[in-house]
Amino acid sequence: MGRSSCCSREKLKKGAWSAVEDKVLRDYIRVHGEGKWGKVPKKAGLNRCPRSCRLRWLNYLRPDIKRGNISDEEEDLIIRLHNLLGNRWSLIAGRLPGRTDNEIKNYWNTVLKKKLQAQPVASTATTVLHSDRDGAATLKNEKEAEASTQCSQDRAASRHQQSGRSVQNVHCNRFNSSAPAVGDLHSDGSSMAAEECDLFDILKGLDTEELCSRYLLELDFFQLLGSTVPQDTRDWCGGGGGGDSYVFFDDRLLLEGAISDTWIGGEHI
DNA sequence: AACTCAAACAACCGCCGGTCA
DNA sequence: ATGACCGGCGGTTGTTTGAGT
Repeated sequence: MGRSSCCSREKLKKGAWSAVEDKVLRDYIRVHGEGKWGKVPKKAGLNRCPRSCRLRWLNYLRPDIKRGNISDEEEDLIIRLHNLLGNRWSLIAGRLPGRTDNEIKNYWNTVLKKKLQAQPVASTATTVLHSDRDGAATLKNEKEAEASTQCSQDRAASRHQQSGRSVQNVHCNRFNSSAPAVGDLHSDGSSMAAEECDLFDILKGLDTEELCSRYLLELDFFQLLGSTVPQDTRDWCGGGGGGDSYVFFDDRLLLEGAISDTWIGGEHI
C-alpha cells in the first residue's frame, strides 16, 4: 500500500507556487473544470505533480475560498464542531463555507489549541466533563473520562495502525465546558447557510464510533434520527435568523441534567 | 539595523478507500 | 480477483512574516 511521492518520483517542481503557475492552473480549470488531476499537469503544462495541483486549487485558488481572518463566529463553530467530530477537518470545513480543511486545521493547531490549553478546564482528554459550578457532572476519575473519549482516539488509532504512526493530536473535547453557547453563535443566522446545517446531513458525516461515548449512548440518540426531530433543532438548522431557542443538535445529545448544564453553561437556554 | 523567536500559513507526505481495467 | 491509479484525508514539515529585544 501507499506510494512514493509523485513529486519526488519524477523531477517535478516542489515548494511555493508562483503567480504564473497559479494563473496557468486557474485558467486550465476554468476551461476544463475540476477533476482528472492526473492529467492536469501535463495538459496545463505545469511541472507539478497532480496532487500538488489539486491541493493548490482546493486550498488556495478556488474562487469560493474566503480569505482573511477567521471570525469569532467561525472560531466558535470550529470549536464546537471539533468537540463533536474530532480532527475530521474536512467535515468541519464542510460546515464553514469558504474555508478549507487545511486552513481550519492550521488555525486549530496554531491558535485554538493554545487557546483551549490556556483554559485549564477546557480541553484535555482527561478533563472531558467538568462542572465548575455545582460539580454534579464532574467525572470522578480519569478512567471514566478516558472511556468517554476513547472512541475517536480508537478511530484515529485504527487509521494509523498499519503505518505504526503514533497517534497525536486526537482530541475529544465534546464536553468542553468553556465552549460558548451555540445560541450566541447563530443568533444572527448568518454563519451557516440553511442547507449547510441540516441535521441529517451532519449526522451522515458521523459514524457510530463517533457516537460511542457512554454518555451519548445513554441518551435516546436514535430517536433523534427518527421523525421526531425537535422543532427548535429544525429552527436552528433552518437558519431561521434569530430567536433564543436555538439548540444545536449535539446539545440534545448532552441535554441530560448537569451534562447539558455544564456544556451549555446554563445561561443560554 | 540586526537578530531571535514564535506565530501563521502553505505545501508535502503517507496512508486509505473506491474505482476501473 | 487483482493491482494500479485517483481522490481524499489528516499529520507534519518548511517557509514566511511580524513582534520583541
